[in-house]
Amino acid sequence: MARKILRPAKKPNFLIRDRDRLQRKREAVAEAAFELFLKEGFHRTTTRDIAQRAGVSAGAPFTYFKDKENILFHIVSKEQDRAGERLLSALSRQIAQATHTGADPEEVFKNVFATFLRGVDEMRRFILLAYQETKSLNTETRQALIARERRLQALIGEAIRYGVERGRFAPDSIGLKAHNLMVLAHAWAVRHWAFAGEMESIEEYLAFLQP
Amino acid sequence: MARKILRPAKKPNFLIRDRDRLQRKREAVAEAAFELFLKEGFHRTTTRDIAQRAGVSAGAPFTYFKDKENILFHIVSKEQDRAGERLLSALSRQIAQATHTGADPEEVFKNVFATFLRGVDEMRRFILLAYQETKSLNTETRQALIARERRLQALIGEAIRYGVERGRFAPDSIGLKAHNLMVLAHAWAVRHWAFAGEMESIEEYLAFLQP
DNA sequence: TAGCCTGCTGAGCAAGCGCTCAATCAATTT
DNA sequence: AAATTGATTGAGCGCTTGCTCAGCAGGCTA
Repeated sequence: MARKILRPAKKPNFLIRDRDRLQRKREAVAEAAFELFLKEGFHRTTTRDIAQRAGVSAGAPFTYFKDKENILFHIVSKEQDRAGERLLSALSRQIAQATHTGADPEEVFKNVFATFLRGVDEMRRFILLAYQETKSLNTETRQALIARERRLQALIGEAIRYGVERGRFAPDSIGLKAHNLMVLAHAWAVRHWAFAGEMESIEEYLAFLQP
Repeated sequence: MARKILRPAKKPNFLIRDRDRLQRKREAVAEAAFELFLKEGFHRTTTRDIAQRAGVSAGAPFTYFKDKENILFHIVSKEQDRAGERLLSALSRQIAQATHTGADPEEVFKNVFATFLRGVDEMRRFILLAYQETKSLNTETRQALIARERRLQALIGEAIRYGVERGRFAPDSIGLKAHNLMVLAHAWAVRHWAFAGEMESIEEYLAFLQP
């Protein structure tokens, strides 16, 4: 499987004439890999499969990525940075604003959780991949994922604490409550097949989760 | 021709011919495989690794199992039959008894869910493996897993319906409520690291989930 | 047209894998 | 003691895989 022999040197020795085109091809390879990793799993997917689906040669993936694992790493970090950070800052903003305006705790929590759940819906493919391929990620990447998850969980916890401080929510096990809300949101991504027929859109699920 | 090297000192073999010996060795190989599949994942685990951990030769796994995939299949089906069916019948019994004695709905649901959660705790390793290696299972085995899951979900639904019929629980989305309770129970197995520090035993988690 | 350079190709290589089976050992029978 | 039987071994086979790199297409410059 994995090559453990040290490689002599890195390659991009050539000047990039068309930086956008390279980037587009890179993303085409990454997207093909994403689809295949989701459908077949990381290990069952060969680099030849990826190349074929992306419509490039067998060697192309290695002109855009150091190795196969790096393709997975790229997918995970890119999506994490794009959608994950956006979600984090959106939630922070909502909570900061609530604290400032002293909004109604039930309302605040409702809005924060709605934002979170919609974010999860948007990142569905990515969350599913992350769950399925934790074992294929290197320790560092996996830790980064967990760290971001904890930050999200902490923000949901903040929304609960906001209500606790105003005497509206029970004060115990805030962290675990936030964790379990996160798990229920993830279920929308990870076990999407289980919702088929009962829930068609994320808004329905949202309405179900917050009575 | 095949054998050129002298065999190293053999450990004494105390085993007498025994009809159960094959079965025991089979289980030793399966157990070694179980541990490695959990730690490394199915594809990263080599049959040589399994053999080494089980303390047998590289060829041994193939005298007990048709192929590597069959080891995974054996682990999954065995555990499914052992603990899964037991849990199913325990839950059925509880619900049937409740219907017969007309017990208090809150009490019935509490007991049914407690039984379920303790069952999940008992099957923790297995549930984790099933989640992690769905992609490595053949379609038939995966379908069997999903089918059993649906039966468990249906029984939790029955416990809820018991309360609905007596006007104690809200009558909507029973299936989804059962599903989400199952998801929260699975989280104990799948995301066990997330509970470290906050929840040490399944009884604590049970107390948390049912206020 | 000739020469240069970048971007990409794909046959081929080295390594790792699942799996086989002749060789071997240990227990039992003759 | 020898033969038989059944269980177990582990070197090696065949195939797949990740990855490489000599080479080439085609655009650019002169």
